[in-house]
Amino acid sequence: MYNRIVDMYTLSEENYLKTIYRLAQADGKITPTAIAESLGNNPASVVDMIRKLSEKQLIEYDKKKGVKLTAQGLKDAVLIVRRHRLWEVFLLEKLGYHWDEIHDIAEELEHINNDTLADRLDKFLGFPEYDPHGDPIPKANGKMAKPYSVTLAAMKAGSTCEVAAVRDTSSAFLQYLAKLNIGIGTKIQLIEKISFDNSLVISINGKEHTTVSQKFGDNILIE
Amino acid sequence: MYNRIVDMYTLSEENYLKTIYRLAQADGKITPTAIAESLGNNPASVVDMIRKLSEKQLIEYDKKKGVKLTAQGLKDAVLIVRRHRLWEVFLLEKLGYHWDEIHDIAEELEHINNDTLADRLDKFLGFPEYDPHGDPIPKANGKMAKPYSVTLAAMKAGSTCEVAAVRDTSSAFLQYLAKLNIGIGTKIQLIEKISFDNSLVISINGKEHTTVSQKFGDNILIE
DNA sequence: AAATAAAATTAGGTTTGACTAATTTTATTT
DNA sequence: AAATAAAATTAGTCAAACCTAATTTTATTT
Repeated sequence: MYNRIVDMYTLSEENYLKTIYRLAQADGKITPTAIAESLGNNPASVVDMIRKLSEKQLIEYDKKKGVKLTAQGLKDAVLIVRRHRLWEVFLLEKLGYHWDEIHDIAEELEHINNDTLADRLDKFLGFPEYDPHGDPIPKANGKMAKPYSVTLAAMKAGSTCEVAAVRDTSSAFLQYLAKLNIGIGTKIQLIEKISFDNSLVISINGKEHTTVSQKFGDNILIE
Repeated sequence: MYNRIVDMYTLSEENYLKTIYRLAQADGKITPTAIAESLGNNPASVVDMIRKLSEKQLIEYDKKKGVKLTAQGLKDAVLIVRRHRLWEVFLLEKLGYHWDEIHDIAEELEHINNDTLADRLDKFLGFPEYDPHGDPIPKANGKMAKPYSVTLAAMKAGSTCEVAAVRDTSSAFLQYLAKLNIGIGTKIQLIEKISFDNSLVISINGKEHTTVSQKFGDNILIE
């Protein structure tokens, strides 16, 4: 029963863990370059930190297989993600922020650690399952609902869906969505796919017909 | 209307500002040594930071007069204190922490900045006037109620008072208070002052007769 | 396979904010 | 006033986490 005390990690270490975790959700191989791009750091700096985290047994690095979180690293990364998503719920529901403002603040709040803080916050918020962007919130034991994975762009023309989550959480994208009156739970019908560039003609909540890009459709997750 | 963006300060800078502010409430002259002791740093390090903060015009240092916050430094220090005390209210009232657990967590939360975060939190908490230790919470404009300043030890024997605040916020002191059933608002009657060592015989909420030290009495503020 | 491009790594440098040790200044005793 | 003690300061060092530039390794083209 020897859980590592996450408080012992530096801000940078936590950010690396979180980034590696996030990259692991998506692609296959996690390379130093990918981490560097994701963090906005120089690859040389990433190599340094890979060495450091490897020594701490939080990751394993093999040139062939790329970077992988160890069991301990995964546990700690998930805890950081848990804190991030819980704070996002707090900021939106309790403090009245809009969903395009909460990410950056949660990036700071997620690093605050204390034995019981996340659990108390979780309870205070009523044990939410998903954060305001539709991402599942890990439970205290590390378990979490499966993330949504089907995109709007992958739907076939004619069918209708409900927005479950967004992949991109940048304020640029979220503000665009707000302008289109799209949020979590919004019903969207895919009217037509333009074969030329995969643009999507959609109907939002049964109203306006709007055309959006493939990139847009790739960043909307549906259920 | 050019308010400095406090986000631009490092963690260390903020901690120095806050410490200098706190020392300014108490004593007269603020020396490098006093700051060093308060922060647990080496005086040599403090001298470095005094230079840095002076260059940024947040403090003024004169060997004769010691360290003084400038108008800008004071404003920023008060904002940090505001955030600290608001988070303490949140942790106690919303998350159910005890008053001996909240200080350290608030020490971390206070550094998180965002244009509207403190104000939203303030509103969410119902614009509290005092934090759980009885310290006044600065308003958004920097104004705050006058801190309590009369100590239990300064009362004359026979008189009764109500606990308004505590000076020492260490968990050692706060846990001792909890054991004695003393909290903010508790009624205390000073039965007798022992002239030998200034110990105080008190009656708590009209019940037990207990003897406490002068140091104890110095750290209880009454109204 | 050789040439080229991309990725990874090494070597060395920078900044922040600490430190220790030595020195200078200021204050307090005798 | 001289001696001593305390405080302040300077000088130089260190670790963390970043950087650039150069080199090596790996992958991709031709």
